[in-house]
Amino acid sequence: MDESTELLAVRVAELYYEENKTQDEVGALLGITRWKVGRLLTRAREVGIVRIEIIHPRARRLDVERQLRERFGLKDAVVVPLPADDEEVSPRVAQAAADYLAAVRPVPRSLGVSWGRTLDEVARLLAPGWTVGVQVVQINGGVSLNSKQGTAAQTAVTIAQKGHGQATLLPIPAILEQVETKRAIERDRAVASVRALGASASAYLYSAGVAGASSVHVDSGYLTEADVDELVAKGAVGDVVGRYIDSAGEIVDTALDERTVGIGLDELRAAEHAIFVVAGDAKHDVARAVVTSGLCSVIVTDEATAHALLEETT
Amino acid sequence: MDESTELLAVRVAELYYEENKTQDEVGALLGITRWKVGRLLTRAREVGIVRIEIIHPRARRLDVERQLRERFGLKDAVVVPLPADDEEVSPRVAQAAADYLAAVRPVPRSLGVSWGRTLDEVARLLAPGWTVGVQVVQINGGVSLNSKQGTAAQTAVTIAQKGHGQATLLPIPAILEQVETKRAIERDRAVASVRALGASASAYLYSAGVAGASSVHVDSGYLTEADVDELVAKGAVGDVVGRYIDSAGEIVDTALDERTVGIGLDELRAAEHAIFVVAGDAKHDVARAVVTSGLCSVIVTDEATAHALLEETT
DNA sequence: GCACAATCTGCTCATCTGAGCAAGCACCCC
DNA sequence: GGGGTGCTTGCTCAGATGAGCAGATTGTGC
Repeated sequence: MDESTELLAVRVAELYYEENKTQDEVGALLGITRWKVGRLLTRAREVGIVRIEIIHPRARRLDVERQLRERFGLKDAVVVPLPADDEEVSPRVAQAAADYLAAVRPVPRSLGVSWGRTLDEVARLLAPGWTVGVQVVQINGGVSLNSKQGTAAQTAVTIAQKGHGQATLLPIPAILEQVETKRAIERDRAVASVRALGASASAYLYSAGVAGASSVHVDSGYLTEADVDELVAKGAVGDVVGRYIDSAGEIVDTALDERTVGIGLDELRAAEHAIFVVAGDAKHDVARAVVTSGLCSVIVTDEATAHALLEETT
Repeated sequence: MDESTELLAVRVAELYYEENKTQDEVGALLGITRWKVGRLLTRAREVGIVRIEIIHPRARRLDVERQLRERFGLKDAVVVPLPADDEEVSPRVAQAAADYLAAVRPVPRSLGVSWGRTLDEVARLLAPGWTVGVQVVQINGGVSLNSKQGTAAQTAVTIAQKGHGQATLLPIPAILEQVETKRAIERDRAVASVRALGASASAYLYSAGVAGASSVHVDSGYLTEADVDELVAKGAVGDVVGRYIDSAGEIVDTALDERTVGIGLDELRAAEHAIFVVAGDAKHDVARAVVTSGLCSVIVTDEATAHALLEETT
């Protein structure tokens, strides 16, 4: 578009968008036909002279969502625009996840949830009465070795309460020290029934952790920093429902995995609704692993993460 | 607009503006009628959920312009949006003034110009061939006591050259030391004819200076800092074509004014096209004086100045 | 509980707008 | 100069849209 056309386009855009004149009037005013006015407006929008923005905390990036769906064969994707303030990213994503959950159709009768800071936020932001009579099941062992004890349970309970339903907890350690102990525990009737309930949930909601010193597993004492370093050395990018995966979405350390209580990755992969919530730049790698390996059917994330996933040169 | 309506509006806006669906389609998708969709869009625009911006260096603020015209009874007003960079303000305003000048109809046969940094910029940015055969006349005495000598002439000459016309200069001091000298000079045939030419110009283009130590008059030696301080004490807010005025647009110091060479303020007030160019926060006060006292019929300025003028609680 | 006002809703209709098309035009290569 | 080739222009026409209206709904004060 050359200089003078551009100037004309600006003039046209002003009269049309700011003065609310019709294309006809603008044309008459500037001595051009209304078709030319229409075309100039189209170009002005394309070129970026005219920018139309939707400014709202709950706004989404539908174009990016479509790309994600197509690229990774997802059932759905929710992408929230990046707020000006970094601090705002995770609340926005959590809010979006809460909104999404409340809008899932058919309404999930039972919901399998993992736990963590992200999910906790989702639970907090969920609208009271988001559904009626939901059965919430914890799908992986909860933290119980340290002070934050109870957060895992809290998340599930909050989601259940707000959905006028009830929560079924899995109040056992996330990772056990001996494979035998784990097997023994899983044979326990109570535990087994919770596992069964979890396995048959009509939807799953979970997040992912980054493999690093700040991992909840280190924080809560299940793993040492050295353990995590080793996992990273073996290619771990993060954990999903307590299980560490590499960039291909494969279990990194089968021995460790054998000691981990909770739903298996294959069960997630087979699920109808596996809603994955991730926010923040640190989680780009895990997010990519999850998405490319088909661990989720729905992703809820922020724009930066979405772009990181799409920029892949695959 | 309550929470849920707002959310709906966002959803509607996204589908309509980002996904380019028709209002009908959006309605079908969200289970509402197309009229409701239309109304939600209107509201979303009003409330600011949807913002339509025109991003271009030559863009203008037509709504503000209208307010200025109505409020001060101006024939016309040009307001440019504030660029992100403060440095950019005066070039933008100058560009707008140049554009405006080139577009004035009927085309001015003779143009009276003052001088200064602003006008110099306008001259530089004026498009070559902006008109044909214009007669440019300097309307107030030029700087001639210091190194910047010649800028005043330069401005007029540039404007004339680019308009394929010729410039008539007023190569005498802006302010003389004795009233008698001033009177004598004005009686000079050559000078008188220039003054007459200036008085009969079909349009005027000028700016204003701020009364302060940084004034061109101090800079060029016509006045001392003490002189200016005294003027300020008497209520001066700035100068227009070399004449210091107070906030009411009245001459502050008649004795000084008597020694000032050039067009009189009343001649400006009576002019058909008196185009006043001002940019920058420092000039809000002078701008207000000029505009409220009817010294100009057209103002070209930046958004901040325009708002300052309008915010007046009059 | 009732009447009134204010708002909201779905509608008709006139107007506005974009898709698609054929003619017009500039540019380019021979 | 001739004959493409690709872009621009003005047009038709169908579909999209907003103004204005009457009935429905909600809220409010008595």
